[in-house]
Amino acid sequence: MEQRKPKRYTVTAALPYANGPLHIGHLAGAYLPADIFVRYLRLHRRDVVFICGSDEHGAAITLRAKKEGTTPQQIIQKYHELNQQAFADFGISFDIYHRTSDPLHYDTAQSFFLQLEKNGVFEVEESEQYYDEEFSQFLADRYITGTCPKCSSSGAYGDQCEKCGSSLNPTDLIQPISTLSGKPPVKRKTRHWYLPMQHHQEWVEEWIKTGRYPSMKYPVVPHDANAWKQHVRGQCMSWLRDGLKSRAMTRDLDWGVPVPLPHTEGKVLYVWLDAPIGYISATRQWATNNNKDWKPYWQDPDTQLVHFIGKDNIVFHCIIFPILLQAHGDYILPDNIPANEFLNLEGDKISTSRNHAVWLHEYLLDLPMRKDELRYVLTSISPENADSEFTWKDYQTRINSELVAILGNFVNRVWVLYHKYYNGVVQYAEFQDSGVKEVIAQTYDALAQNMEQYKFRQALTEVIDLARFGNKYLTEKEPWKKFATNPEQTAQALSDCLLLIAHLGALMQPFLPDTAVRIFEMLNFQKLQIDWDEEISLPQGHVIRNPVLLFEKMEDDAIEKQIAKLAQAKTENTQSTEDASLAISPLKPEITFDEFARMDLRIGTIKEAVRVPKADKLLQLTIDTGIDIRTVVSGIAEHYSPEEVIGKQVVLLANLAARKLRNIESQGMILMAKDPQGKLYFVSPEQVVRPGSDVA
RNA sequence: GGCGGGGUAGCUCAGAUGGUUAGAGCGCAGGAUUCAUAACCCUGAGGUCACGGGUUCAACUCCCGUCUCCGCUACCA
Repeated sequence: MEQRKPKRYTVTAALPYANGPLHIGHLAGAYLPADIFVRYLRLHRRDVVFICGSDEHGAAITLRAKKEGTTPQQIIQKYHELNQQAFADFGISFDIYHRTSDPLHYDTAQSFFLQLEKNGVFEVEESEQYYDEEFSQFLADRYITGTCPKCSSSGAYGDQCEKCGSSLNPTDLIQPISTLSGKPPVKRKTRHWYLPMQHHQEWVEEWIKTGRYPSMKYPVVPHDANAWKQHVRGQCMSWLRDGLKSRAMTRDLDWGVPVPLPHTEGKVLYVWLDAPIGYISATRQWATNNNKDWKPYWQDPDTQLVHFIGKDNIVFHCIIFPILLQAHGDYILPDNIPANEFLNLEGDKISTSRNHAVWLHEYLLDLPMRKDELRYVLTSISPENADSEFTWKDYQTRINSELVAILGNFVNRVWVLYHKYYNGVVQYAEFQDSGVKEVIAQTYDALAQNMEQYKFRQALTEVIDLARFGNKYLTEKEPWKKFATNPEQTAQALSDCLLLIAHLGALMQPFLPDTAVRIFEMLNFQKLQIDWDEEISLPQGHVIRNPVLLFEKMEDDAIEKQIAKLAQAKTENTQSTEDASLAISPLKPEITFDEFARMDLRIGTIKEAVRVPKADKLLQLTIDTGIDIRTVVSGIAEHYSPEEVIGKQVVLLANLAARKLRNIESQGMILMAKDPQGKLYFVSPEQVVRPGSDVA
């Protein structure tokens, strides 16, 4: 297969948001594959820079600071340090772990913005946004809560309802409340810089489909469009088909990179112009630290830029960021974005808010000295093309039957025999069996092929298969029998096994870095890293060290402990979320009796009910109000079937202005009770009453 | 409802541009072995490749329809 051989690589891993700790889903999704890829490139002595850092801006952080009675600085400091340490302990080998609160980043982001402004990329628009008069500031989406217009649950945020998951605009909210003052905000005019992405639709589409972009300043080697993962391309095409739209690139907020223009007080660059530029800032900082020039890593067409991200970031990295890079004019575009899908945990999706997760920093505390094991398991089940699942039982099985029984056991067998028969003194320096040498050569090739295609789990399988081959070879050669009858052949076979293990060590370096080092130490090597073009040989007479077990079995009790820990977190959570939901629903502003009296509430009887076509949540009801028979469209289809609502009596808001829903005129609305889980129940009279009865 | 991605042995998953008996690991059954962390090695059983049509000399692989899981999106007062 033909491979592009770029002069250098820039590899980024998604910037973790600094308002929470990392869990195994993050690792499996982006950081571990990125680390494996980078370690592999380094073993080939390729010029590579591996970039990451904390994303430290945004309303969620200020909101959290407010809730906890602290400052944004303290929040980001806490998680920046926690995550940086956890990454380091886990062996993610970033060349730099930077942060977006750094002054250098402000400079980078602001310059980038100014260049775009100069290029006429933006459209400035005025719009009405919510404003808190008491705190005299515009409110970020997250600062506004209210009733979700989609599922009617209270406590929805201006950008998203966490109950039903739908994304919202602040102006969609019913009864909006500012979380700063607790009062309803007012609408006020504000100006923002928009990126009209529709102007870029054509070339983006062409670029993603074919790898070429016609009007770019630099002739860049086109990426192989087929090398992009199917789900990545699919999601991009889905977006493009809908048509790209204009997006605001600035926000009214006091926590972020200020917009570097006059008369823009209180405005910051929005996340799109902040976080991904953090990759560039980090590269600059790294270059300064190492006396290098950062520009080729982002601007030379002979650089291969690769973004490792989770699937939630696809559109961002495949469409929006490339548009920004292209619009700036000096930058190259990514060659590939090998996004992973999601990792589930014990049959359920990982959830930070529900605390259903295995946290990296806790894992490293609970199971110290087990980091290569976690790297191994997460790579084996890496969600490369589809969601996959982590279970502790599976974790145990993979460690015991693959790492311990296949890999560790093979090394231990060879070591024990070599000491028993030769006191650890190397008998042959070179391979005696060309067949063994050939198998190893094939493994190097297979590994390289898979790595270049971002198929890390397959690559890892190749390593284990080589250990399998070793076990088989040993069993066939039977040194424990042949030592007496055929000492020469035995010495040859065992020496080959020793060399095989040295190569196994070299091959596993990207995946199991600590284990590789332990093998090199046992071999009594001077160097503890071996590049793949290095000759590996054990001089005759070289003495290897005593064996140590590479891996220890995972016992049941350790696994059960972890399972219990998850179960406990779950029960605690169910309670706390219930409490939270019950507590949250805030009291609405006071109204007068007259205002109440304006509502005409009465009892109606449902006569007919049918599903509204092409709508999942809507039922079309025909209701006898005592006065008339009318049609009401109601969003209860997910809770009740048409059959079971017929005949039910309901409370009807009868004088609500009629409104068309899905082309059906809805004349009023029915009242439903909603429990904390969002399930709906009818509000009905205790006994059947005459349709048309007042509710007072 | 629309769009995208999945549905392959008990379990976890591989299977470019259609082509002989559909693969791996784990698990299971049997055998062999004792150097090894009761590990290793060999053999075997197990699949209507979600379902129904169609194209083709030939389909897991292409087309149409259905069911189902995940994600985005629409309707929701």
